[in-house]
Amino acid sequence: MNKEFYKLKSSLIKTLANPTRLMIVDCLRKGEKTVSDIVKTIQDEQSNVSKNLSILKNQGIIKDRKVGLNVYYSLKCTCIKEFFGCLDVMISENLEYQQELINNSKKTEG
Amino acid sequence: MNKEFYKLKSSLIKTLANPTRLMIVDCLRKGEKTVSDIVKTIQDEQSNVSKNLSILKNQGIIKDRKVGLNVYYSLKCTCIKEFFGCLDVMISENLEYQQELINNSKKTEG
DNA sequence: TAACAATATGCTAATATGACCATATTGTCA
DNA sequence: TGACAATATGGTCATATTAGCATATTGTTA
Repeated sequence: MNKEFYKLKSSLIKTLANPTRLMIVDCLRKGEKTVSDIVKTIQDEQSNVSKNLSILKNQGIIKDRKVGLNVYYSLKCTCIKEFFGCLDVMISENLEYQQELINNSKKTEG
Repeated sequence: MNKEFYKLKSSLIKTLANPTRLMIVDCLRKGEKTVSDIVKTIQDEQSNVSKNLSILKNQGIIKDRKVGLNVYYSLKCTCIKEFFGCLDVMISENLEYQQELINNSKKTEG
């Protein structure tokens, strides 16, 4: 197995493994937005949003476009939908699993 | 936006943002495997593999089954395919993008 | 050019993560 | 039960990541 390839892949995933960046990406799924739009939507510090935008951009996940004072950001890749689709399935299955664990422990308690 | 939800989501993604764990998941896509099978395939320390298997299991990404001395691990979620599909698209697009950057810098150099 | 608005960057301390090694646990079989 | 094989866990140190703050940069308009 080619470890370098997996390192590359994991660094891409790492970029998405951050709540602020996930919120940004989710926000951009609705279309192109300026930095201040995003700041308002996700209610975070401007400097934080800006920093995380540049991290996402460096990983090639989003792109930008300057118009006067504003910078418009948008998703580069539409397949992000499938990415999140799988995550949502995993999360809901995981919740069911944890629910089962709770139920089973209740059974053995009594 | 519900920050707690994004934290949950990012912790799930974080679990996959590690080369060793990615190798394990990829290895398990071919079917159920014992710990020592995985150790051989990905050529890592047994203790590392074991630890990362338990991290994947705790996040509900894989499941296990004990048979005598052996523990068989397998993927819980088949949608992982879509997850990786999107990543692969992003990686190849990113490579193209970086290639462009290199080409453009060559143009302006001359 | 001064004042302002939008965005980006540098620094820092707290926290999280990783690999590695030694060792523990669990199960089998003679 | 003792020896062994498969797997899991604990401790540790180096490194990575994060948010928050202050400040810098860039662009506009009067």
